[in-house]
Amino acid sequence: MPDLLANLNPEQLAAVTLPNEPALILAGAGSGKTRVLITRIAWLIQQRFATPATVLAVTFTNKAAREMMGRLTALLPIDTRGMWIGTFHGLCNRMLRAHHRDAGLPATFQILDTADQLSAIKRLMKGLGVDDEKYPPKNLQYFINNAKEQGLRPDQVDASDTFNQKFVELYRAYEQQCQREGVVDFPELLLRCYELLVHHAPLRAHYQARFKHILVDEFQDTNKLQYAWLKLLAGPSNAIFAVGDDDQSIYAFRGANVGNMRDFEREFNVRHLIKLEQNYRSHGYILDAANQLIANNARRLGKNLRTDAGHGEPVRVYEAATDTQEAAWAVEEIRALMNQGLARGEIAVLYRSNAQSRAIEHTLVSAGIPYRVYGGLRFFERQEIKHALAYLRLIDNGNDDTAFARVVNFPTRGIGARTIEQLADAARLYNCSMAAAIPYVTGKAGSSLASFANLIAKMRVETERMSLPETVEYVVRTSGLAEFYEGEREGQDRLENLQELVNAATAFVSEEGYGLDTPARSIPLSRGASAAPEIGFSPDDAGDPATTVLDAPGLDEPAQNPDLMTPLAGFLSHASLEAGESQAQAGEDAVQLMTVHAAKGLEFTAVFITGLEEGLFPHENSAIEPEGLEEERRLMYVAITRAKERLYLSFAQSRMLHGQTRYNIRSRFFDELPQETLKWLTPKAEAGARWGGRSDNAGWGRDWFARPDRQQGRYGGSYGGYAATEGAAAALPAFANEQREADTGFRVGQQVFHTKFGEGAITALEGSGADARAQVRFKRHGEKWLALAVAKLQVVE
DNA sequence: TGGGCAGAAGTTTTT
DNA sequence: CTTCTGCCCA
Repeated sequence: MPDLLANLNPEQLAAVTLPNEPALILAGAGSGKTRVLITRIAWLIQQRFATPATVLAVTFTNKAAREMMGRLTALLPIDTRGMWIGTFHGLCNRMLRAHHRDAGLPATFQILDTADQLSAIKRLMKGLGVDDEKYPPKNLQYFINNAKEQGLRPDQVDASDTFNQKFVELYRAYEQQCQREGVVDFPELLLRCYELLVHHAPLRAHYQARFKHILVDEFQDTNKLQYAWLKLLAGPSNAIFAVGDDDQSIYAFRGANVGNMRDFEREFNVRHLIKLEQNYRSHGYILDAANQLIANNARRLGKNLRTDAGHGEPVRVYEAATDTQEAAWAVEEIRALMNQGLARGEIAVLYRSNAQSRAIEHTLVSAGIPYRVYGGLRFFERQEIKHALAYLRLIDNGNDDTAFARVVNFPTRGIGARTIEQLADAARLYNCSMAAAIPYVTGKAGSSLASFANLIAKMRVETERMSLPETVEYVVRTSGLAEFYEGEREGQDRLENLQELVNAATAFVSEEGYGLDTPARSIPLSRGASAAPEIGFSPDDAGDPATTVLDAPGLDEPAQNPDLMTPLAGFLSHASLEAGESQAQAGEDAVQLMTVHAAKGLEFTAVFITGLEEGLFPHENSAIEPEGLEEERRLMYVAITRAKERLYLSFAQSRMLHGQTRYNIRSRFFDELPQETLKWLTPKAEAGARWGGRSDNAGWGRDWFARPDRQQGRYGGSYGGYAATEGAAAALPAFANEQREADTGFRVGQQVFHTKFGEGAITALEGSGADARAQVRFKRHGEKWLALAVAKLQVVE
């Protein structure tokens, strides 16, 4: 029996061996968080406190789920088939597939990814004749997803103003459309699953009886709905073991609610709060920097990282004249590090926003250094892949209009916009899917539509007994996609990707344990039957609730076996829920370029944090959020704690952005770091002497400014008082007198609408032209300063 | 039906 | 400056 507990430090040991009661593990960066989570599961099972079937472990990314699964099976010989380890969305999908009838969904419901959802919304709005200038589809998408993440259906959303009323009305219509088409978007997966458990007491009781041990990774990233779902599963008696770090909460902008940690502590009456503060990653100075920086944040649960490693090297700071020069310097340093024997893959260049990668990429290319940029187009998001998947979806579910609209005329088969419009009208008239409305379209248009319908029908018949990979290959060929790309000049890559899709199907079938010959659209009998003793681990299993539920009366069939998913449905879910790796670039051993967000969870021997300038990092836009600056600081904290041995911080006096040269001052974060850990490679200029005092009001984003002699900027500076000295700064004339009283079209007291913050009233105006700003008191978001050139306020009649 | 062009917009991102 | 979107024309 392996000694799971060897080499754990006292805090880790305490966490791993806690009794089965609610627990919150505050795990600092590099403190062995994942290890604790995995060892905890293994220990529970080894000690017979749990069987694999009574454990539910949830993560945010597929990557994390895979890692957990992999490391767990390496620790203990567990049959993972019966385990519920996955992402929130993956687990909810699994549950909804199993109980689709109770959830009010067809067995073949399809999942819309973000892009699919947007096109569904556009189609809806077009059909209803809604002005998409006044109601931008993207805003409606945000509105819908936001509502769902708050657990709100259309009739529960506050619709006090006319704008919201329209959105609510569209939300309702969107839901009807999705329901008719048998499609489900990402937040819907969670909300449906949540409602399923709320409304079906036997199901709820079943899962509550089953999942005695609920473990949550990255708890600080959960949103309200996810937390509610967890609470429901936990019920009155199950324990949640939550692991997270409030200091690494960097996803508030997409709904993450750090407050869940406090709520959890309170609502579950958490008695076990364990802090993992021993850091195994970074040298001392780097941790000192991180600790002191994050101490500037107010609402923290409180935590300080420590290390047994020595101070290590100081944090190197570099001030460049321009972004180009910053890149040149960084690449020189990288070269030096490589010469010292450091692997390229151990070097990362981090930045706040993607646009910043360009300058560094350029320099790396000319230096001939292989690099890899994270982010970008991913496998299942490629055009040709989405097309192929659309055919597969249509075979599975003919009502899926999103899939239908995507490929009805791709490859082109003489079905133009006119015809599609006719069809859409008919579909609306008869309240049916586009496919079902085909017989109602007459004439030539009708016959070309009919032949498309025949094509799909033929595919459906001929793939009846095919395995999943065969089906995919067949569809790629029969749809005409392969032929189309063969004829394209640059279709070679796309053809290869389509072949890769067939390979992905093969891999999926084998990894998921389907028989290679299992027909893609039939329920895998072998799986259904053999999966019954889901645990197969110890003699105790006989009494396990997971086993008994299969025969439990009162539950809807064929739901009980959670794995009752056809290979095709499984594969389509997989394609939607896991977009795949972003395109691999350059060689294996390449310098790593990514945003700070993308770097979370990773570590490198040497890290460059670039573009540390006011307006960029912290980003100007975060000034409008009440807690924006604190999140930026947490982001900086995440960035710093990626470094193991060497950390570089750099900024540039001027930077090309959006075709304009911007002049920024160095980030305030420099002033929040312990100065004794910093080693300035360029002379340190005193911020005060150099730039004049800094205003500390709400609109701190204005601390940077565009060069007035160019004056094209939306942000043209009208602030005087900057003491010009050297270089770029010398180009700054005093500019304060130029302020004119140009009419902004707004007045104090006016009611306005902002797409993100909703309704509010103007309480003050200042500046003019491109620089004009308004202070608005929003009903729900408090007072904010908004740049009129940016904010696009609409006057409410 | 598709290409060409003008105009807009441009933090962060997973599912 | 670049990238994407939507529109118009041949």
